[in-house]
Order: sequence, then C-alpha cells, then structure tokens
Amino acid sequence: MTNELTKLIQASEMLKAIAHPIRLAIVQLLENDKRMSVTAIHETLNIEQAVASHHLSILKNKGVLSVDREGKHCFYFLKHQRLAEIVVCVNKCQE
Amino acid sequence: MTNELTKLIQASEMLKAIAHPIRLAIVQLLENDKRMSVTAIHETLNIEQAVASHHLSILKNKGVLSVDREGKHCFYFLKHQRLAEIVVCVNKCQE
DNA sequence: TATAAATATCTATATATGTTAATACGATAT
DNA sequence: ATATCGTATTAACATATATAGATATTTATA
Repeated sequence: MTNELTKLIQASEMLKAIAHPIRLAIVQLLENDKRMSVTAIHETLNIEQAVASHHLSILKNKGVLSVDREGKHCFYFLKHQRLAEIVVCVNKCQE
Repeated sequence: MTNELTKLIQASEMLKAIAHPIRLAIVQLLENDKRMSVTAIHETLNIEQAVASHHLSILKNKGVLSVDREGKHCFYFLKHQRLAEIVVCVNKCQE
C-alpha cells in the first residue's frame, strides 16, 4: 500500500467520523477550545447519555476529540481546533 | 423536524460524500477550478471506469460536483471551490 | 445504420454503520 | 460497604454503503 493511499484512507476516516448529524453538532459545540462533559453534551443536544457516549468514543477513536478525566467527569475537547473550520466550511457550501 | 437539524443532516450528507478515499482523491484532483473527464479521472487515479463513474455520480448527487457534457465527454468540477479547503484542512490535522 | 468510444446503471454479495435498550464499570460520598 | 452518579460497553437488529462484474445508454463518426 502506497503512502499516499494510506494518507487518503486516514483522512477519509477522520471525515467519516465527523460526517454524522450528532457528531457534527458535537464538533460545533466544542469550537473555540471549549471542554464539555458527557452529561453537559447529552443534555445540551437533547440526546440519550448512551448515545452521546457512543458518538464521543467514535470521535475520540478517530482522532477528532481528546478526553481528560476529572473525578467522575470526562471532559471532551477538539484535538485540532482546525477541525471546527471544516464545519464552518461545509455550512457555507450549502446552497 | 427543526431547521437546525435539517442543516446538520445536509451538511453531514455532503461530508459523508467526501469521506471516502477515492472521492477524496477526486476532490483533490479538481482543486483550483480544474475540470476533468471521467476517462481522465479514472486513468489518473488508476481505477476502473465504472468505479470512477459511480463515485462521481455520488459526488454529483450530494452537491459536491457539477458536470458539463461536451460531445462524448463529461467534465466534472467542484461546485464550491471552498470544498477543496476541507481536504487541505483534514490533511493538516493528521498527526 | 453500424460501430466505437465515453459514460452510466444494475445486480449481487460482502461489509460497515446506526439505533435502541439494557447493563456494567468506576469514582465519590454517605 | 453500599448507593448513586457519570460514563462506557454490549447485544441484537435494521439499514446503508462498498465492491466487482456485467451490461446498458448516449454520442460521434465512418
């Protein structure tokens, strides 16, 4: 497998992680260096706790988010602030 | 269904369209206002014609690409140049 | 009109992803 | 220690997507 192909696959994996309504909403929520707990996210977005946790773990595994645990709480945040730009960009492209 | 949710779904559909190695490669190929025929694309990327055509139609249907037919040839191009920025952005985010 | 070139579509199979609900785990406080 | 809160995992099922090969459609030209 060529290097170029590997890069394409990795990039598409990351995009695929973001390409979901709930996960897109999560990324938007975490713009500007915000950090939020699972509870805060599931309450803000009005989704089940298990659903939030599930999508957060997908975003974490695909390198979109990172976590810090503080006691009972897990605070998620964007690994690369730049990723929020993707959301802005794709929003501008909707006619 | 709320307006916000509809926007999220549309945005994620567009991202999902791009989130595939071959389709990402196609978008990269069409940066800077380039226009390419199906044949040129499948030869450049070393993929079957049917595969190229298939992915091009996905990108067209999801609003990523447009087509102009000129005689026998169909020339595809980015509907929003801005979309190429997404590729640049996601590439920069790979550690 | 017959043929070739360019592109699109279809079918079938495999694989991946999403959804929901239930349950388990880990940390804290009582 | 046990009850509770916050979070993660699992299982079961439905749906969507990818892949490959064969074939159809459209257009141009001999």
